[in-house]
Amino acid sequence: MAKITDVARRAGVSPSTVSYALSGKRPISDATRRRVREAVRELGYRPHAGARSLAGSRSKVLALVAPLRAGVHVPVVTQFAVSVVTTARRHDHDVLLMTQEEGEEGLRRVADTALADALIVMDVQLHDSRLPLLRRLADPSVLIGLPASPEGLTCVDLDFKAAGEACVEHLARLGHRVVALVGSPPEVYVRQTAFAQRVVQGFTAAADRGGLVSAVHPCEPTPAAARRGAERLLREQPALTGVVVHNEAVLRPLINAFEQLGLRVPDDLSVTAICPDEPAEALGITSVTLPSAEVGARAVELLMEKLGGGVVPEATLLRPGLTLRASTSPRATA
Amino acid sequence: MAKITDVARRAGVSPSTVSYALSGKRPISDATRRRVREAVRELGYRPHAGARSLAGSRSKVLALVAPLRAGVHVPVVTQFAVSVVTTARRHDHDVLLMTQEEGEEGLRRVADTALADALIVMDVQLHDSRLPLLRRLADPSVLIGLPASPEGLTCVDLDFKAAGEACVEHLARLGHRVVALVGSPPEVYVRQTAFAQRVVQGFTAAADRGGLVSAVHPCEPTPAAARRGAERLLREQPALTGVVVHNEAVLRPLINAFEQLGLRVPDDLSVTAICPDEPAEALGITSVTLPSAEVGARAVELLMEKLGGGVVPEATLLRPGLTLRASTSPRATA
DNA sequence: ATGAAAGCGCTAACAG
DNA sequence: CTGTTAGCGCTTTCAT
Repeated sequence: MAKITDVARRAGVSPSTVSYALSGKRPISDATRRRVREAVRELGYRPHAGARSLAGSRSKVLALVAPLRAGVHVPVVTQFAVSVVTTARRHDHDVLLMTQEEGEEGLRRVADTALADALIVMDVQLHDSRLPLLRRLADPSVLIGLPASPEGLTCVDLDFKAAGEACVEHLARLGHRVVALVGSPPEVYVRQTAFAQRVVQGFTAAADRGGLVSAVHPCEPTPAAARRGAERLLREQPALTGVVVHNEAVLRPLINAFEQLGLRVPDDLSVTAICPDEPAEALGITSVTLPSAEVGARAVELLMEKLGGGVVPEATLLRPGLTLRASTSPRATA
Repeated sequence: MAKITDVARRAGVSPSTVSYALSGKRPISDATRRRVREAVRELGYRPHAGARSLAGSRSKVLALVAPLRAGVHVPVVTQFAVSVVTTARRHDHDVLLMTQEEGEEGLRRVADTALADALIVMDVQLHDSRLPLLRRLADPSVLIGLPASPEGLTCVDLDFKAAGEACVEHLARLGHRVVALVGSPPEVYVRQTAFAQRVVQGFTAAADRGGLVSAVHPCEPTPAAARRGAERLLREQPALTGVVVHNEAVLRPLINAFEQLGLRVPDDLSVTAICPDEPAEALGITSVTLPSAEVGARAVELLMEKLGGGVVPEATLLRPGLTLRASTSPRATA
């Protein structure tokens, strides 16, 4: 492999000039820049990553910590990872893939060895045990998910509150006056993830604001529970015409249950969901999606900003987008 | 961050002794090794990755090139990636994630900059354009998939021929005498991937060997095609009692079609599939799976062997495992 | 606008 | 068994 001294000799300049010509960190005359570029091309020169990292104390590598726990939606994680890699490359960085499994020790390892110079941590819990470490680490990091106290951190997530609101507002616009939220399965709350609560907040707030009658029903992630939930919904809210489902597992069974109970979707009942795109697409449900690709890109951009010494907001909440499908329609007028 | 000279001073030895005590590359007395370890612990010493890579010409990083093309099964790729990372960590290596998108340029880049010192390339096609480059690269690589000419390369894949055989043999053992293979959709052949052909070979060979009557039916990946395929199967092979499906997309529609045509699975017709685990599990189909985790682990181990100067086989074909589910049963005797 | 030279932190001869 | 020393290839002062 050609090295920087080879390029320098060939271009008739000093190594430092080559370095500066390539990095642009100090003014170089057009003539020499051209000669340097030429020499680089001819020799197929590539700076040695290790040498660069050692001398420049920047590895140009981002570490991505991905979850593999049961319950995480694989396509969403993958789409996110792809977006991170793509965006990182656009900023001339590479991505080191780590599993959650390595835990805090893993974060410390890549930071201390200077393998990476920034971290992206996915699947952050409300009271994540890694938060103190991330706060104290010299390396900048971006978290995906919104913990209870984002102070001193940088977090990106879907605005789940706005997602809850968007669903209700959509139903309200269609003339629905009585709505219900079928919530996340208990384990989501146990896992101390913030988003479930935030959906409830948004749902309730929007309903109150719009003068709608509303109720919230948590639901176990089983078909049987979905069936019972559907029955209970209709019993307790006979005038119900709009439902928001934030529980991917029961989406299909719930729809089935409604239809078995004699309710047509969307004619008698409008249904919207907050879930990944595929299930909603498959079932034709109007839904709000986690924009994984956008979250990934944004995470990288925030990291780049921080690496450049910039200051960024502690929480970046992405606006939800509602995709209209066949499961919602104007309320039938009697 | 503490550096090796700090550790040396504290342990009362020279830097090289610290290095050797840590790498084990030359004999060190128990006493000094202990003192070194102690100093490392006290100072929380971590060798600088860049410095190590520069001086030792080994980055301890593996590059993983993952596909994201339409048509690749995301959970399979993900499971594979996780297994690669986990296994790499066991060998004290890290994994750089790259997208197929970067192409040959990307491979060249990580190799030339010494960012990684070995490559794992997924989704290798029969006549993959990257093969010449991979052959000539100084860095060792392992390919996932079996190209037409594996000479000078190291490839790992499921033994699809054996998978075809395993399905037929399973059906034969259950007493079935007339079998059919519903093959891959045309695009798989167009993509010049070897595995489709190899399944056909195994299927036919095993059927011939066992004296079974057999036929092969390629099938478009649409429900309509599945329906037509089912009808044609029964028309052309009225005595058919065993089916092998190597076409994930039509698995469910095919089963539906059979049942609509009055055939009970498994009572009238035994069905086996070669496909990822989830669909087979969901539909209760006896199946042969691509053991992604095992493939990933094996790929890393082969790479380690090569990095250590060892010689490894050009093609490693993993034995398929048949998972029994409710879709196969002994042939009903008239 | 360019060059000279001093490291960055580690490994691996080379010498005992 | 251990120490001394010379780089690995690049970036970045410090000069001019």
